[in-house]
Amino acid sequence: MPTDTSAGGRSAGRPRSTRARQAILATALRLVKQEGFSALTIEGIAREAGVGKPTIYRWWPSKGAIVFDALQQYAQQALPTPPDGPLAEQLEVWLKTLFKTLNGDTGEIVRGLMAEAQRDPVFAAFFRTEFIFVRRQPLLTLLHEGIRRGELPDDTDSEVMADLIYGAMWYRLLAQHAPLDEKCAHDIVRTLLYNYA
Amino acid sequence: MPTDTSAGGRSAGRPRSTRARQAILATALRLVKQEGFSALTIEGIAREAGVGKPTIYRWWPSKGAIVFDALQQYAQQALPTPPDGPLAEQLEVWLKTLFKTLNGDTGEIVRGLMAEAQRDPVFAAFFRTEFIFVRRQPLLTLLHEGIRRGELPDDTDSEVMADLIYGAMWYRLLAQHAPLDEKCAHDIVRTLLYNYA
Amino acid sequence: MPTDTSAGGRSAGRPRSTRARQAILATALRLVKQEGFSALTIEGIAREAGVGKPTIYRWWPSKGAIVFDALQQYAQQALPTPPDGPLAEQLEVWLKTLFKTLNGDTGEIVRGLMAEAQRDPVFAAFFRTEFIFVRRQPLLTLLHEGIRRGELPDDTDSEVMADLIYGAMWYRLLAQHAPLDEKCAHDIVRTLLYNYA
Amino acid sequence: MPTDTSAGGRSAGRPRSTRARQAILATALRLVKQEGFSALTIEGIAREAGVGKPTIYRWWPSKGAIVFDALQQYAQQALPTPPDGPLAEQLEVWLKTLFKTLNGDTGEIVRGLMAEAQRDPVFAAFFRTEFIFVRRQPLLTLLHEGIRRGELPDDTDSEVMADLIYGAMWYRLLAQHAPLDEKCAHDIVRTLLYNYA
DNA sequence: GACTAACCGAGACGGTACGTCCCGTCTTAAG
DNA sequence: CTTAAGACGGGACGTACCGTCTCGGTTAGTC
Repeated sequence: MPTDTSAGGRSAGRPRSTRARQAILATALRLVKQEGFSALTIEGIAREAGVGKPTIYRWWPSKGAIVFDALQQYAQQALPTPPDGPLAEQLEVWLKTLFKTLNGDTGEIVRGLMAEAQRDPVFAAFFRTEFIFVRRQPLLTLLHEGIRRGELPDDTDSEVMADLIYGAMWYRLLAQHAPLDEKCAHDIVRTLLYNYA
Repeated sequence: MPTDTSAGGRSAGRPRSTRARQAILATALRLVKQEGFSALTIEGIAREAGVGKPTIYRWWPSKGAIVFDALQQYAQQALPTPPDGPLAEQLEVWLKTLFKTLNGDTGEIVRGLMAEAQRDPVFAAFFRTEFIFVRRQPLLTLLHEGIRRGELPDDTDSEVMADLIYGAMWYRLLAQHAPLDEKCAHDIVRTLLYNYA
Repeated sequence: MPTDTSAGGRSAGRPRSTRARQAILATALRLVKQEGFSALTIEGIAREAGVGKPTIYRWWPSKGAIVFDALQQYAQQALPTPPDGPLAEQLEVWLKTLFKTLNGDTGEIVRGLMAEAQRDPVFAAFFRTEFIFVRRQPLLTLLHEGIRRGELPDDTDSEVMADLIYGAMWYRLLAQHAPLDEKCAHDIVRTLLYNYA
Repeated sequence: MPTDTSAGGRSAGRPRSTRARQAILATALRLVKQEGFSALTIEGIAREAGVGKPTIYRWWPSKGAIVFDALQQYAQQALPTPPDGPLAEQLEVWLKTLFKTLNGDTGEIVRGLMAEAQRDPVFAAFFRTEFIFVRRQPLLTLLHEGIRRGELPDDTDSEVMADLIYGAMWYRLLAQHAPLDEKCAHDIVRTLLYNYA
C-alpha cells in the first residue's frame, strides 16, 4: 500500500528485503485463493511466508492493503483498451473481458476487498482512490469519446452512466443473484444504449 | 432469521422468552448504530442485553442474522408503492424515498450486511433470498407495468434494468464515491429512460 | 564488562567512539533510575542514547553488563575503610554507610543485578566475581583484623561471619520485609558480637 | 495465588475445571524444572498443558503466581518442626533439612521467585506475605522458645537473628558463591550461638 | 399440585488471532 | 573497522471474541 520499495531518499540501514516482500505477497495471494479472503489472517501469512509478523505490520497497515498489493502484482496488466469502433461494441468487448477476469480468483479477491472497505474506513479511503477511481477512469474515457463522436447525447452524464455500468457489475458480483457472463455484458450495453444501438 | 417464535410442535417446557428476544434485537440495533457493524460482537450484545451467550446462539446462527432481524423490526414498513403516474416519475419518487432511508443508520447496517454476506456463505444465501430478492420485487413490478403501459419497449429486459438501478445504488452505497441524494435519483432515471422521458 | 576501552593490539580502522560508550552508560543509568531495572531494554537504551543496537551488542553481552558498568561509574568510589577502633564500632560505621547507599537508586540497581544473575548464568558468574567477591573482601579484612586483635575468637569462621552480615543485608534488600536503616546496622553488629560488645 | 478453587459463594456458571488447574500447575512445574524459571513462558505452559492462554490469565496474574502455586503443591508439606532439644541442635537439624530441599529443583524455583519479585511489585508483595513471612514464622517460634528457655539472652532481637539466619541462606542461594551444605548449617549455628553452644 | 422438560443467566473452557514489544542478527552507507 | 540506522526472523506478551460446555434456577404446560 504505502509499500514504497524504491529506496527513495533513504540514507542508511539495512535495505528492505525483496525476498520478504515477495514472499508475503505471494503467500497472501495463495492463501486468499485457497481459503478465501475472510479466512486470511496476518498471522497465517507470516507463518506460511516464513516471515515475522512485525515485518508485515511494518509495511502494510491491514489485511486489505496486503491483498490489494498482491492483486496488483497478480493482475497488473490493465484491462486493454478496446479497439476503435462503435461505442456499444467497444463497451461490450470491454465488459466481457472485465467479467471474465471476475469469474475466478480475482472476483473472490475483489469481493473481499470491498467487504473489507466496509469495516475499515482507512482502507476504504485507500480502496476508493486506488481501485474504484482508477478502474472508473478508462470507462469514463470511453464514454467521453462516445459523446464526442455523437454516439451519446451531448448532455449525457457520463458519471451516472459509469455508476450504472459498474454498479450492475458490483451488484451481481456481491449479491451473486445472477452470473457475470457474456449475455449480461451484452444486455447491459443494449439496455443502456437502446436507441443508439 | 430462523427465529421461529411460535412454539411449533414443541410439547412442553418453558417457552421462549420474549424479553430475551426483544432485548437482544434492541441491543444489537443500538450497538450497531453506536459502534458500527464491524465493531458489533455477539459477546457485546449478550453483555449489554443481560443475556447469556448460548441464548443468542440458540436462536441465531450468526451476527448477520441478528442484525437482519433487528433491521426488519426497525424498518419494518415496506417502501410504499409510488402513486400512479408516468414510470419515470414513479421511479424517481421511489428512488428518492429509498435513498433517504439509506442516508442514515439503515445505510450503515445494510452495508454491514452486504459485507457479512461476503464472508459467510450461509448468511449470503439467506441475505440473497430474504433481502436482495425481496427488495427487487417491487422494482420489477414497477418496470413490468411500465412495459405493459408502453412506456418501455416491449422487449425491455426488466431484470437487467433492475440490476442497473439497484446496482448504481449499491455501488454508491458501498464505494462511497458519490452521495445517494435526490439529484442522483433523478439522474439515474433520466439516463436510463432518456428517450422516453 | 569486557569493556576494553584501550585500543589494545588493534591495528587500523576507526577507533571506538568514547561518545557512544559514555552515552550508553549514562542513558542506561538514567533509564534504570527512571523506570527500574526490569523496564530497561537494550532497544530503549539505543533509542535514547542515539546509538545503534549493534554498537551496544558489540561491547556488552547483556543488559546486566551494561548496568554493572554504569553502576561502577556512578558509584565508583569504594566504600571507605572505617577508622581504627573496636571491631563492633568499625563494623557498625561501615554497615551504616553501606546501607545508606542502598536506600536509593543504587539499591534498586543492585537488586536488579541480582535478579538478572538468576536468569543469566553468564552474567551470574561475572557478577559473582566482580561484585559479590569484590565487596566481600573489605569485610573479610575487617573481620580478620578483629580476629588478629583478639576481638573475635581465634577459630572464628570469617567466611560464615561475612555470609551472615552480607546475607542479612541482601535478605532485607531483596525481600523488603524490613528497612535497611541505622538501627538495623546496629542490631546486626550487636547480635553477632553479643558477648564481645 | 488468588486461586480460590473452592466453590465459595458461587451461584451459577460452569464450574472451574479441576483438570485445567492441575494441568497448568503440573506443566509449569515440569517446565520450570526442565528449562529453568526464566525460560518459562505463559504461552509455553498453555501450549504444553493443552489449555487456552486466557484460562491461565483468568486465574493467575503472572508467571510468578503460577510457579508459586505449583511449588506449594509440589512441596506442600511444611518443614517438620525439629524435635525438642537444645536450641543449637534444633536449629542445626532444621537448617540441614531446609538446605537439603534447596539443593534441587526447589532451590532453582525459589531463586526464580525471588528474582521475579524484583521485577514485579505486585508479585513481590504477595511473595513477601505468602512466602517470606510464612517461612520466617517457624524460625521465630524456635528462637522465642530458645529465649524462653534461657538458651538465648532475654534481650535477644529474634527478628534480627532470623534475618541473619535466613539472610545467609538466601545469600548463598542467590550468589552461589558457596554451597548450602551440612557444614554451612553447622557453621551458621555455631557462629551465631558461639558462646552458648 | 407435583413433575418435567426446555428455557434462562452466568460464566469457564479450548482456541485463534490480534497488534505490540523486544530480542539478537544482519546489512547497508558514511566516517 | 567502527558507527548510526534500521530491517529482519522470531517469539512472547496480554486481550478480545469465538462458539461450546456446564451449571443452578426458573417457568410453563402435562400428568
